[in-house]
Amino acid sequence: MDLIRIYECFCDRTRLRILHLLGRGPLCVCHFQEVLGEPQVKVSKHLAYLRARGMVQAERDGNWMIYSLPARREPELEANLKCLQDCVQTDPVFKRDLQALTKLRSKCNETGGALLGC
Amino acid sequence: MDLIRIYECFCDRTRLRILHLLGRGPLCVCHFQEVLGEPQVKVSKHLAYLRARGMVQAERDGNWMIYSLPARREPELEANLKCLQDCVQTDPVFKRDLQALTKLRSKCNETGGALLGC
DNA sequence: CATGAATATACCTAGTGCGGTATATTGTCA
DNA sequence: TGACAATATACCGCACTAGGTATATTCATG
Repeated sequence: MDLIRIYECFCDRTRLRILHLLGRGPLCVCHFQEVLGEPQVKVSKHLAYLRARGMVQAERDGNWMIYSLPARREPELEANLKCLQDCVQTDPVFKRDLQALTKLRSKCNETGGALLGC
Repeated sequence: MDLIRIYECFCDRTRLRILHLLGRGPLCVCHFQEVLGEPQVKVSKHLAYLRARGMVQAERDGNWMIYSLPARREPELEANLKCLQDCVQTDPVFKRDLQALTKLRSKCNETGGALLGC
């Protein structure tokens, strides 16, 4: 059943943080690296894991791979993503991730680049 | 983090079915066996797994062990249990489980026993 | 106390996940 | 075309999980 796959994707902290961030919009691998403070290979493998299970989409943009939540999401995925966002709201790690993301965005805006592969 | 543990518990079909049934009230091992159609050892091990992670409570009643959702649940657990109930509503397996549970209840009522260790 | 019912646990095996190191791939640009 | 940046993949080792078989535990009852 599909639900199982969703929960398998959800039972790793790094993947939860990735999905949480993707709730704010698409991101490329190097941005995950920076926000999460995790090595490239780890981020990349978790993204591949999520992608293989249909939890995220990827699109190439030059050197960058832009990851995003799938445009059309099954109701189960949508419900669980929403539940996730609710559950992590007060968690310090997830809050810091959002702050780091905001900082990254403003930095990219300064240099004129979009957040996608800046 | 706690959420991870919840999702680890959720990423097995048998455990999902157990948690789903427990949403309707406490049950003993043999009832799970009957409703799920799974061998005792499998049911028992999954219940032990859930119990070790605080997802269910157990209470002895003579020869029977009565399992139930914890009386006081963390908000994360509560939210995810609710999400689970919503997600499985249309799933044939989970629907059949509920039917089997209902049938079991009525059978127990006939023989005068409660559902707990009847 | 012996037996049987309900349940739990010990072991074993096969599969899988995760993290790390090293290396490959893919695209950009001079 | 060659070098470099961003990303992906191949392996490896370790830990954990799931299911099965066999056995242990715990309780009730004669």
